[in-house]
Amino acid sequence: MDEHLMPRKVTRADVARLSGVSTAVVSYVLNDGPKPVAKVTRERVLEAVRVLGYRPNAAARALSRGTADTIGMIVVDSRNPFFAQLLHALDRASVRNGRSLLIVNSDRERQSAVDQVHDLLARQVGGLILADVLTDTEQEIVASLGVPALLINQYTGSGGLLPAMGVDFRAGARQAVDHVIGHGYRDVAFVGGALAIDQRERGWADALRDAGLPLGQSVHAPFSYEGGLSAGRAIAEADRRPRAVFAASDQIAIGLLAAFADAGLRVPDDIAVVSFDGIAEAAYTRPALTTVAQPIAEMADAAIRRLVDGAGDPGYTTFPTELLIRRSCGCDPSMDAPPTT
Amino acid sequence: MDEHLMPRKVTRADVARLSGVSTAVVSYVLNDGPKPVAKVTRERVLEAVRVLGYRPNAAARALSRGTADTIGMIVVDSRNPFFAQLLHALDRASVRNGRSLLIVNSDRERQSAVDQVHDLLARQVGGLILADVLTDTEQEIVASLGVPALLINQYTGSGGLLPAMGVDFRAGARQAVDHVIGHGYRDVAFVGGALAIDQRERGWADALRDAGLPLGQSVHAPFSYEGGLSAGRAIAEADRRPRAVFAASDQIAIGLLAAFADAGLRVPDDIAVVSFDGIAEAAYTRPALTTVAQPIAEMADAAIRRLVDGAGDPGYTTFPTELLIRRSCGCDPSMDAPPTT
DNA sequence: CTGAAAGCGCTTACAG
DNA sequence: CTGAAAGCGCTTACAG
Repeated sequence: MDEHLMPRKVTRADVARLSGVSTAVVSYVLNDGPKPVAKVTRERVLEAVRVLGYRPNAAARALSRGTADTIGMIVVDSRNPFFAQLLHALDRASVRNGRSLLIVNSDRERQSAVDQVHDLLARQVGGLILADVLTDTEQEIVASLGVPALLINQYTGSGGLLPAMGVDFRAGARQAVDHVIGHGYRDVAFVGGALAIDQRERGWADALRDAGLPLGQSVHAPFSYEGGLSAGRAIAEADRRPRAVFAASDQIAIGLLAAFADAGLRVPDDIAVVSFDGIAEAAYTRPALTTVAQPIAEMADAAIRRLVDGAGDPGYTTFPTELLIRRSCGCDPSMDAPPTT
Repeated sequence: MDEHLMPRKVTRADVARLSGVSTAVVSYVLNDGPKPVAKVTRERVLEAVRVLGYRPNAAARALSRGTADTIGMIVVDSRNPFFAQLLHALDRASVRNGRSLLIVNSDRERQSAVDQVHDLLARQVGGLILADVLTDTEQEIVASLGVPALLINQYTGSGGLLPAMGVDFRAGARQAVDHVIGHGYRDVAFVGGALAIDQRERGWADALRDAGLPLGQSVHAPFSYEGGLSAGRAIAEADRRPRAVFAASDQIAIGLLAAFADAGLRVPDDIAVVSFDGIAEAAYTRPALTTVAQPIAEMADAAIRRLVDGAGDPGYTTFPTELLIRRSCGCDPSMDAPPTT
């Protein structure tokens, strides 16, 4: 068992020796540049790499290049199922681009986002994905760092200082609320974050207004199961109960469902629910959640590619959402027909 | 906005210059060794570090030391909520120990576990956490790599070639099944993985046997929502329906709940459910899941500490589970009394 | 207690 | 198309 107490790492020098070339040529082959290499030489090098099982030392490469094949990701809480699913997609996209993801939870210790970014930079990350709200000052600092950075799932409008990508929260929310209005429900509440700029709340209001309906109740709650549960309790106990509620996240909706069940309310018969995100869990609640799905894989792909290409200019890149119709809205997905208005 | 197009990185040389010492001394101060440094000098250096906002280049450090402050983690699928929660805990524990986590999903592309380990090694990780099943050969290879490695949440018995840590799956399962037997249910089914060695299935059988009850139905299903859903459908449609089922994971249990709801079965009245893991989601199903919780934070802490200390010898380190009593088993948690036998 | 210097394993201008 | 050599920013024996 102690055969290889220290399996002598094979370095580029070993490869060079075995293939009878200089170490530079090995680099040229492995990096496909910056100099061309004769085909025969190339083959010989590749063969040596294979024989020796050589893998370039990433630290050396990073030191030399000034940047590692690593992308730093800051996320508020990776346990959140939406983020967990996004992270997974980003991981997939990363490998495809020869990168790896260094994930940091910003909820973890007493450390500012900017500080965490600096930590990541010290690790030579070649790009930054931020799934967390940053103040304008913070964005400015990050933008001045000289590392491609990208906000994801954070609506920035046109005023963002960093490139950003994500769905059109407003249109997506509208999609959900329009659907519910299509069921004939006229009293639709909103449950979601308190951020002044939350586009989902706007989309909800848009839909109601355009349908000539009064604005429903708006309950602000943290983006968590517990947030949904508390909000749901408040709604269930209120004098005037909405006929439907649009939740800004599936996680919140799952909490709502629990609260409504506890209160003896039947979904969708007593109160309908539609939500946002399209996480896997939403398909396994009963009733299953009708939800506006975000194209997680596409966004992840685009994010990594963009970072690899150098990020570019500020501005919000939009991805389309898709309404996943299940039962919590009052539809019977086993029927072919859409709900009658 | 283009003030710092490239904010000239400050290096150790800058710190040395500003504090009027050699670069070696800066290292001694920052690493607290290997040489002692006079208090005044030390203060001066620290002050310079502060003033310059200096952060050591991790790549250079890793190259020089031969190991990075990074721990590699291989997990089958980080979307799985149990793993997502474990990963989050590991991240917390990592920062506390000055490390960061490099997470790799083993489901992601066509690449063997050993290959992924080598990739991680090329990145100079200083330790490896494996949350995936490895064959004996694979374990042997990993063990011979000269990097501290640790299996987590994978029962290895005494034959493991790598150090491992996790709960006592068998005793935990027994805990759950004993509880359900205490409710008077005599026909208890099992739903879980098909691995020959799954200790939870053993624990289930132990409990039944020791209570003098016949072995119930055993349904093998993937560890996923979908796996639970299919298993649940099979159980609901069977001629003889068990009175209770023990699910090897909360994720499976959530699938079961959906299937039972679809079949018009009431939980726990028609069929009781208990499960394993104690993920957050289990508290928000209705009925809420009675489940055997794993001490995720403690395990994560122990894992990181162990890796930082050098891993050590094979053997399975056990952590205690805790039965979280909610309603899916038939208990009414609002009552103080435990269920009568 | 402090410093000059070699070395970690790459990349890449520079020269041929 | 190929190679000798400097340099990336650290750590750490070695010498004082």
